Amino acid sequence: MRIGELAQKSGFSRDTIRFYEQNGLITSTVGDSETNSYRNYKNDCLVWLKFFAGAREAGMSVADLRSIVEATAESCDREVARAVIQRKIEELKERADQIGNAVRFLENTLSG
Amino acid sequence: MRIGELAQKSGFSRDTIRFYEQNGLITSTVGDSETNSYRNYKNDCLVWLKFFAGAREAGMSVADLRSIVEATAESCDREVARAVIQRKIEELKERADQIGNAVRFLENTLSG
DNA sequence: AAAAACAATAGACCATTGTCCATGGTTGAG
DNA sequence: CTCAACCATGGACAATGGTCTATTGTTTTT
Repeated sequence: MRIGELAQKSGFSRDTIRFYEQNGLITSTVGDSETNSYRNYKNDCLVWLKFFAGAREAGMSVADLRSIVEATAESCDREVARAVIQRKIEELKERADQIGNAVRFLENTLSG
Repeated sequence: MRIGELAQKSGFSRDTIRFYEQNGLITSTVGDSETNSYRNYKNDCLVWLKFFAGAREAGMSVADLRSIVEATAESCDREVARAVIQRKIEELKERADQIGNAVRFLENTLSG
């Protein structure tokens, strides 16, 4: 699909999609048209983008996402990949703990 | 206490403390010395800073923190304050949900 | 054919969240 | 007294995550 369709389906702007692509979060290929240089995005990209939307809200950085994308690439050693992903999961859980603390603190200001 | 002590006790750098102060997260008073203009921070500041440390890790912005600080001020209407804090709690819970989703996604890439 | 919508690329621009530096004055230890 | 450590203020600088604009070319619609 082309960038416009991907934008519409993912909810990200074209600019943001290009920004993510520049940062290695997704990849596209140049179509085989002789007349234009429009890029082609696979459904894969859409899947990733949907994950990115939630992941960004969860507080993950673009660099985090990149390392995840790279880890899940075929070329990446399975052991290394597992370690990277595990690390990210732990970071997320730590953040969840901090959220729990913050919520308790705020609830206290309400009742206290 | 002076900024150095506050920095040491809170774990934030002097610069960050000044930055937070400029952004209305904490306040200090000018001491009553005739010879210097050193600022004085109350224990209150330390309590806030300790909360900020976790809250920032939880993904709250400085603007978020500011609205919380303002809401808990004496001068703020209790009803308004409650609404602000409730809102922040909900945002945190949403973020926690997103974290849950991201964790599940990542765990899937490990097992799947 | 002409206009509207879409695309690629590159670079400028913006807010956020700090950090670092320069300057100049103060305090405390030795 | 002097030197190190501290403080205040202000401004520069940097990374992150986008967004906007300009330019140029393509496709689609009318």
